[in-house]
Amino acid sequence: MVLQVRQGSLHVLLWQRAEPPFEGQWALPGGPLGEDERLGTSLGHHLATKVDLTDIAHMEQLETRSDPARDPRGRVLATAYLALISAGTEPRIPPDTAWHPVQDLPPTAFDHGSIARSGRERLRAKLSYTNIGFALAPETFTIAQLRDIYAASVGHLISATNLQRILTRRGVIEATPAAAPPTAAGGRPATLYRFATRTLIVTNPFAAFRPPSMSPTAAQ
Amino acid sequence: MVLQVRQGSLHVLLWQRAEPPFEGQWALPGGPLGEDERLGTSLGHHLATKVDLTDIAHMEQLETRSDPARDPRGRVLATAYLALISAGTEPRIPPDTAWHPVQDLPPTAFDHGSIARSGRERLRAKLSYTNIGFALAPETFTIAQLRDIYAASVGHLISATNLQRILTRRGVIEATPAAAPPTAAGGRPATLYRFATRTLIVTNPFAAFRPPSMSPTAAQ
DNA sequence: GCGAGTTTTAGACTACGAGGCAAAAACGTT
DNA sequence: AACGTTTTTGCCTCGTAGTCTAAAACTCGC
Repeated sequence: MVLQVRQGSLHVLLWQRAEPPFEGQWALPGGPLGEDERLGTSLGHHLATKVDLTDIAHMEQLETRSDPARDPRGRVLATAYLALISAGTEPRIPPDTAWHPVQDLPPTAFDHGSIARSGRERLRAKLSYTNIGFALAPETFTIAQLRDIYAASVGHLISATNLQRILTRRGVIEATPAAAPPTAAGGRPATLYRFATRTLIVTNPFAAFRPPSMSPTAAQ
Repeated sequence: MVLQVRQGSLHVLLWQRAEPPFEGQWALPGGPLGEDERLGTSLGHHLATKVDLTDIAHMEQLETRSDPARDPRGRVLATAYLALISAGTEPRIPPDTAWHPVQDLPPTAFDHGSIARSGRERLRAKLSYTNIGFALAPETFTIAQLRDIYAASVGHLISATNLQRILTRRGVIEATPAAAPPTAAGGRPATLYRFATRTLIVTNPFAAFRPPSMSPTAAQ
């Protein structure tokens, strides 16, 4: 499933099926696994025919669905992946695909609605303890823009002050020397930030039961 | 992969292959997927022939491996699962299987060594933010016993004081009215605790970017 | 050029959970 | 009754998150 923040809310790319089963309903892009491919590269090839491959900023495996009844034609295993596209980029997509807000999905084929919700949950969780925001944000951005991206992804309001402090404290984002973009309706110009690294890093070591070397006193 | 805390360290159940490929090396138990089965129930059936099925306290999917070269005979997809057995139970296992400490694995077949390490990492992470310990601990236990189980699973020392406070604060464990077991070499008798619920629950809402309804002030 | 409005940034304060230390509690043994 | 042992509780510190308020820096209008 391909996710992107568009117009202030999280969207998923869906493909309208032209043939049964589930004719006319919306499905996640994907396809059968080639003989000598890995699942990840296979999905990359399938998406390359629909989305510009280079636009995918991050991809990770979700889970494998194996319910024998999930496809009326018979047993079909499906391994779901989560792919993220940076806000602002506008990949060309074929006419039978469209972006849909994850909050308000149309009737979906197979178990794809359930997969989409599961992927959204994974993204929401990882935003809070990894730097996965790099895959949703453009190269450089203001804190206000990043706040809107985070808010759209987690589904509730986010404080720009808090966001800035947490992500800089963790070293996830850093201010660029380059300064402010010209603003329209007044206000102090915002400094541009960027993500320190654009590969997935777990930045928030889980709270409880840390090894002694990471405890406050031992850290000295 | 089946994990259990045995003799103070985390062990994984391995099966010694009698035939090529990887003859004589150790592999995770498992097998081909039946036509009308789900992956989870299929693994349950396979394990039932090796372990008492009722002994599996928790099972969850890990990830699906798809490297075309992971099996020299050709393309074989494998979906790894994590299964946990409570300490103290002693399932009967066939003679060609044995428990091995995860810290010190013998030469393993396929990518099973990598899968075992990945499963251990999943368990370690979930111990800190879920109640997954219920699947490793016996029905009732003392804090000292639970500390040893946690320490064996995460790989470093754990403070019994801290463990007790965190898990009771979260409501994960609760003291039983039943009191102390008879102790051998003196000391205050320990109260027996149990897990409040024995199904997986995420108890530690992730630290950052909580919805406003969960923030300290809004909670009042 | 100066003030009003707007947006961003920084600081102060509070709350909460984790980790460490030490004292108290509750037993058996000598 | 004194001692050792183990468990349990209480106190303190520290780090991080969340909120609020003030300062900073800009545009626009007069």
